[in-house]
Amino acid sequence: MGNQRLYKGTLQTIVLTLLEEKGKMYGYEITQKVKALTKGSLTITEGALYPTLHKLEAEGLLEVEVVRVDNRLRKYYTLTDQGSRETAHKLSEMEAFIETLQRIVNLKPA
Amino acid sequence: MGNQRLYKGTLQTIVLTLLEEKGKMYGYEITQKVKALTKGSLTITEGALYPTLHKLEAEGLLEVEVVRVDNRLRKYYTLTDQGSRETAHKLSEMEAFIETLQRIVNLKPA
DNA sequence: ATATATACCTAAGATTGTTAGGTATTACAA
DNA sequence: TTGTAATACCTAACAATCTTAGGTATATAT
Repeated sequence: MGNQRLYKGTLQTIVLTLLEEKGKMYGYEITQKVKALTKGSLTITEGALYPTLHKLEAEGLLEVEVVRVDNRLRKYYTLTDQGSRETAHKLSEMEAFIETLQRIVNLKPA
Repeated sequence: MGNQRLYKGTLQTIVLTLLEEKGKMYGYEITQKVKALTKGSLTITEGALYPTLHKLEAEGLLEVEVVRVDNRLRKYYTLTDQGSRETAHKLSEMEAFIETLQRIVNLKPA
């Protein structure tokens, strides 16, 4: 909770990174994973997640496989090759951005 | 350059923190300061900055003093007491958020 | 039975930032 | 002296992103 506002812009990177680590995940699993990883401090809403997954798929970064488990559908997403490259790219961008932010708020010298 | 998208949501915190450090600043100065601090990697657009300054002022976090320098106007902004408290709050939120992000992307255990 | 968890989805609205203008003064170079 | 860049403010249309608030359906526990 607190400042969910800061989270704007980071969702794609979060999703891609989790997929890179886990290999494949489905949407609901991602929401639960993030909740667990952050001890509840960050909640990914489904209204944000599902459109993001669809967009990443449309861009060719993700592939989908639909599986029926307990008579319910799961859509497992995996990274394409392009998705892996883009993940590495977005991750390094995020790391650079975090450093930038820290430099600004701590006023570290250039 | 790179991912300006990540920067969404952080502008208020950046502005407030710079003001806390510097005491008072005017808009144009803030854009230049951020450019310098980040060696050009983060550019605050005026279309984002000025509305943000006006909003923070409307919320009672900033005070304005108009000064004429070289026959040009400068609007110096300073933190109100409420602004100082809010700055501390937003800063700690940002630190927590950065930790959260790092935990997710590095998959650090909870 | 009923509520909660699982699992997907979308649409309206809000927030926030970009793009692309506008005004005006000062400083510097051609 | 004329034009361009820098300084210094501003706004409006658009775009991207997320929240809120629904919807559908099955499984599980009370």
